[in-house]
Amino acid sequence: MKIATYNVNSIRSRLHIVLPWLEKNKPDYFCLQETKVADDKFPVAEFAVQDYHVIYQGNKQYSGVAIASRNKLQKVSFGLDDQPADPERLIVATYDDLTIINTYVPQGQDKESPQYAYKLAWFGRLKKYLQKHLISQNSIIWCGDLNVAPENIDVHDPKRILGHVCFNPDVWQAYNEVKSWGFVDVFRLHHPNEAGQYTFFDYRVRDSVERKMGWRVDHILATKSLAGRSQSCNIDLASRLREKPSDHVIVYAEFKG
DNA sequence: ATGGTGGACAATCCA
Repeated sequence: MKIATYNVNSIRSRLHIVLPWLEKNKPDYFCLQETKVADDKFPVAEFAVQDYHVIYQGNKQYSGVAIASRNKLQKVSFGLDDQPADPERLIVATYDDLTIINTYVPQGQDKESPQYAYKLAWFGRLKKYLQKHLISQNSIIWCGDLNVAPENIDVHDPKRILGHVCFNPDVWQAYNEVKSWGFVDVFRLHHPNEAGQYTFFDYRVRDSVERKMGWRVDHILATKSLAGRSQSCNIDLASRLREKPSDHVIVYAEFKG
């Protein structure tokens, strides 16, 4: 089983990257974030040509999540239980014995903004959702743009970046609270202590890829039993070097069975 | 120390 995650920063502007990647790599599941498209304009047909069925929830300007898959979908829901519903940030989908939680975690703007408090609370709401609806002994993936770089080795300049909404003790605690429900960071499992492996390079930083000024904020986590079946997890830096790239890159993992 | 770019949409918001 192969799964990938990609913050596309507009699906309609990234089809030239997504479609060839699907054709070449044939993932079973492809999770997208920041699709930036209303549901009635989602490019369903372009995925169908490659035999991918797609589920999605979005709005015309911000956020939006989707999962493309070739497998039969058993069950799908969008958003957390409580209000505001925030449906365009979370898909929970079940395919056979696998459940995928695809999230676009709120970025948080800056530490003084209400959006940052909302972000921290959002992790707490997600943990409550897990406790209510899912069982950590099952095969579950949590992936997406989690807007957290978990450790010093996940950013290029930890001293300078410390205090950013994606890199500080509060956000680490909020993230780790969810992770401690039963998730393993599959990338770190296969690349322990390996620095300089990033999934996001800001458009606004000149030559950020060449200068390795990145962040590892896009993740694939798996429950323990499933992580035990993982064979690899890698970052496809080439997806940031294409023409008109997203500022994020594709992360993908393979599992036995 | 500020602003840089790119996406949505069509004046700004978001990252």
